Amino acid sequence: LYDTTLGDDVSSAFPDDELRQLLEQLVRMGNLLEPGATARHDHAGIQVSTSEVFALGRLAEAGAQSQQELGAHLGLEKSTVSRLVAGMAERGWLSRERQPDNRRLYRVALTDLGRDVARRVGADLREHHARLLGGLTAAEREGLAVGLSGLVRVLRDHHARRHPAR
Amino acid sequence: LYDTTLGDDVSSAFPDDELRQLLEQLVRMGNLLEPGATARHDHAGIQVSTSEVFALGRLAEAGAQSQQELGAHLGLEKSTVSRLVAGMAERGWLSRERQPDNRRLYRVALTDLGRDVARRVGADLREHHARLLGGLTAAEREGLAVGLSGLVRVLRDHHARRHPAR
DNA sequence: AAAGATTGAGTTGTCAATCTTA
DNA sequence: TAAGATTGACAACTCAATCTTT
Repeated sequence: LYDTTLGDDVSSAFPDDELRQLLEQLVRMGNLLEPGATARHDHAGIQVSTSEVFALGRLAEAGAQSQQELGAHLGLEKSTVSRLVAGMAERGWLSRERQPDNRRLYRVALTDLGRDVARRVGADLREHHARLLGGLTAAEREGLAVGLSGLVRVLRDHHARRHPAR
Repeated sequence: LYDTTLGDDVSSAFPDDELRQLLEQLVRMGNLLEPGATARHDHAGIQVSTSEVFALGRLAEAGAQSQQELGAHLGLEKSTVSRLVAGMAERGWLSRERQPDNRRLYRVALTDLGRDVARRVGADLREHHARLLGGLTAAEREGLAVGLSGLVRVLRDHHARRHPAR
């Protein structure tokens, strides 16, 4: 007796290893949180990329802003933002006007159409996330809330240390 | 005294919303778990892409296997695996031989050099993750372990439902 | 025909070089 | 010169079409 299955995990023993493995799986599945994050997908019948989803959300929330500001919030390079915003403007979702008092900056803002798209996409996204989170137990939800807030904090610090100018 | 920096985070109300926002931040920071996941980066002085890191890990753990098997485990398209493996073979990290009894399949396996690279990259990765996790409180680590395991499960189900044949 | 792997075209991102306005 | 935005070249994906072997 007394448990013969002692070394049930000889290879990589200590408990932190479980967390590490979870982290790796999370990275691997990262793109699954947003369905097909790499490509365009459908939200409420509208074809959008993941960055467009976040850009719509940010603009709806924070109002008109420069491309730099938008990029900083989205964690994207200014060049990426340039093309992203150009595409969204072409679809009529936002307007780009040079800021009068400093014509180096663009003032990017949602159009009426853009606000409508943002509303519908946002609702669909919230519904999608709610469905995912509904598959968790209460303990898992609580754990996630505590754990993720810590993880986001740590990652933000780490990122700030490596990209001080951003 | 007594901390005047009260309202540092008024944000938005009900608890589920907090989790949703965390999820969104996680998606946005996804690439930060692996430094610069989109491009090549450095592990122990070796230039690797994130997929190469995972491929090295999988091959070191599971031994020789087909490209399909590798792709299934990594969550990558067979076309991506084809190019990934071609690149790693060119660098001398793995061998590709047609499986004798069924020459449609490749048998992909680490070379001696590949095993060495896998060992060094793996050690560096573990160290990196340990450092990140070290920035969490004990409660956050416990919460993460519980919450992430649930999240990974839910995402896997969701993915399986959308891509039945993979 | 079906299964495994490859190739071609398109998307989203990066970094480095350039253009424009201050 | 510097700051904001754009353009060019390249990396890593995906999907669809094709090649090869069974």
